[in-house]
Amino acid sequence: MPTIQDVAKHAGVSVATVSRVLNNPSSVAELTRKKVELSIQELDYSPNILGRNLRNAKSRMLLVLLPKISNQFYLKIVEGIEEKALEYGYNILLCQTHSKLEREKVYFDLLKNQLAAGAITMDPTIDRKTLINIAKRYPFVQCSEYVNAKNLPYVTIDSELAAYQVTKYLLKQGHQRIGLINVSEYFLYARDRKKGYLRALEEFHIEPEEGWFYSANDVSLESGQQVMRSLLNKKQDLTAVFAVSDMLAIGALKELNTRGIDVPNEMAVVGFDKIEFTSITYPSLTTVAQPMYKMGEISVDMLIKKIQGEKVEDIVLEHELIIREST
Amino acid sequence: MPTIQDVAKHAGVSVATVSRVLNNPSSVAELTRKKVELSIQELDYSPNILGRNLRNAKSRMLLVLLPKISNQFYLKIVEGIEEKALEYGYNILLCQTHSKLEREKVYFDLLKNQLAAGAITMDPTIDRKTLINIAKRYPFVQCSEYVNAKNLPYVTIDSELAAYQVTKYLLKQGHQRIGLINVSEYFLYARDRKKGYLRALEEFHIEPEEGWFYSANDVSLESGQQVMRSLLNKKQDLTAVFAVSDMLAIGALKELNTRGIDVPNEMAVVGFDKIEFTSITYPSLTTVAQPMYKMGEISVDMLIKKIQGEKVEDIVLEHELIIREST
DNA sequence: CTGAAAGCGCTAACAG
DNA sequence: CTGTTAGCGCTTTCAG
Repeated sequence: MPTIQDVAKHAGVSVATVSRVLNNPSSVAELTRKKVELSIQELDYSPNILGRNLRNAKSRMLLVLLPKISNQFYLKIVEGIEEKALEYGYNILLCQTHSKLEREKVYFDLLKNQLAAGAITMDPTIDRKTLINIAKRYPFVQCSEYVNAKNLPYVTIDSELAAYQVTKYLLKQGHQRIGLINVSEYFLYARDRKKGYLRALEEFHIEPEEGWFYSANDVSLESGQQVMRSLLNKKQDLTAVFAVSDMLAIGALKELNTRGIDVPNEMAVVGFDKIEFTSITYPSLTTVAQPMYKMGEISVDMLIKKIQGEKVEDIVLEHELIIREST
Repeated sequence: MPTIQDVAKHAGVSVATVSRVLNNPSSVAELTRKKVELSIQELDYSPNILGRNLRNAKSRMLLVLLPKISNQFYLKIVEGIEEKALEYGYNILLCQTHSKLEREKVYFDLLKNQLAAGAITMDPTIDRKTLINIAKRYPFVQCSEYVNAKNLPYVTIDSELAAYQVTKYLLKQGHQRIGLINVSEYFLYARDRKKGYLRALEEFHIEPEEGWFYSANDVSLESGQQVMRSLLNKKQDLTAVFAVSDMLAIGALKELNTRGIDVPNEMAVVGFDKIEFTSITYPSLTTVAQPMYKMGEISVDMLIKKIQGEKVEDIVLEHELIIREST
């Protein structure tokens, strides 16, 4: 790689002039500029981002931290983020944390080192205190899953309410014994959705039994299938299940289909998120639509504001119950 | 962020010593080391990657360039890449190129600027000549889709053969009129799979008609559905279709289900890749399994070798025909 | 309008 | 074993 020095020498000017041509062309005489531009072309020079960022202490990259891209839920969010980021002239870097602290730390270091101008996280694993500290110094926004604290802005939906509504819908359909396929209650959305589910049951004076609760190891088709398997083996006479994620619901559906259990007549199933594949399952899946794309766009808006030093408010977006064939 | 200077001052040593503690601890006296480590802790210092890379001209990041994460095909590859990279002590950065040159260039710049030690690309858009030039200077490996040239190592499967086999399988099942749902023939795999399809037809003395060929705008469920729609509207009396990607096949399946067309009796469908969702479609999808995870692992092996200056050979992996209910 | 020079944070050669 | 110092590639005063 040629450096700015090489270009300067080749064009017979100083490095400062080359730098000016790069960053503020109008401050350089027409003739000099042409000369420099020609040299840049001939040498196929492109500025070294490290040197530049080191000096400027800023970059045009945004970090996007998510647990795993295998969860379709993040797809549309990332699309929204990318589109919006591009509008602002930023590029994004996708980072899988696997909800593991060590991995997350590597990416936070990128942020600390000015390799990225800011970060959007969809699943903060790091402890609350450290997170607050990081957010104090670096532009930082939470999307979907979040930690509630001052100065840690987030965009999300009302999970508790959505879960309440979807459970109530099942109850109104006449279901009396409704299972819950959840994930680790380490996650806020898991706790919230469980709360909503319980609130609906309570309203209908139904006391949930212990055998109604299931927890998946992770958010994947396979885990969904596995949970449904153990659920069926327990013979709890459930007539419906509410899975807190479409991935789990689709996995569950697969197990039901394999066993020849009729959905929705023998077992109704609802999911959460409205990922694309929910429309092609058999039967198509009733679910709660999250405004994923919009969430992505908004998190970028918020992040850019943060970068520019403005204040940003938390945002809670609307969800929507999508009723289809599985109920 | 505290710098190495701050740590040095705080510990009462020189920056060189701090640097040594960081990079070669055994070369520092026990006592001095402890002192420095304490200061590092107290100041919550972590080295600036930019400064380090700028100096070292190397990093521990690998770039992974793919068109879009929404194509499930890349999922398992990325998993394989990530697992293996971690073994070698590298982290990965996911970059979506959308098969667009401008975006790809941004990421190649990261490579040029030593922000990453090397790159794996799954879809080179850049022109052949430039690519060869880049590969001359920077560690670079192709996975799945590739450009055939010296010094541009790749790992892939034999697409032509796989397509030939799957088409032959359909022919043996008695299908006489088999449609092809392809993507732009700009892509090598599109050309290869078409070739294989044509070779099988020829072997059975079947002359394909013009109305048998369809091209999707991109690789997505929606495009698959759209193509199937126009295919059905054309009334070509096809009894089977071969889609060059599972995403397209699943989209096609959706359209068939919507119209109440019986699969496989009225229309057989085969896909390509064996992404996870092919097992939960209705009916489950016949497809060609690619060893995605392994491809990911191998590309990292190759890349690390490249980084270490060793020679690497191209690799063609085995595929497998997975027969399920859609045929 | 242009050049000289300092310095961003770090590592490595060189002295001691 | 430790400190001094040059320099990675770049931008930005400060002079001219």
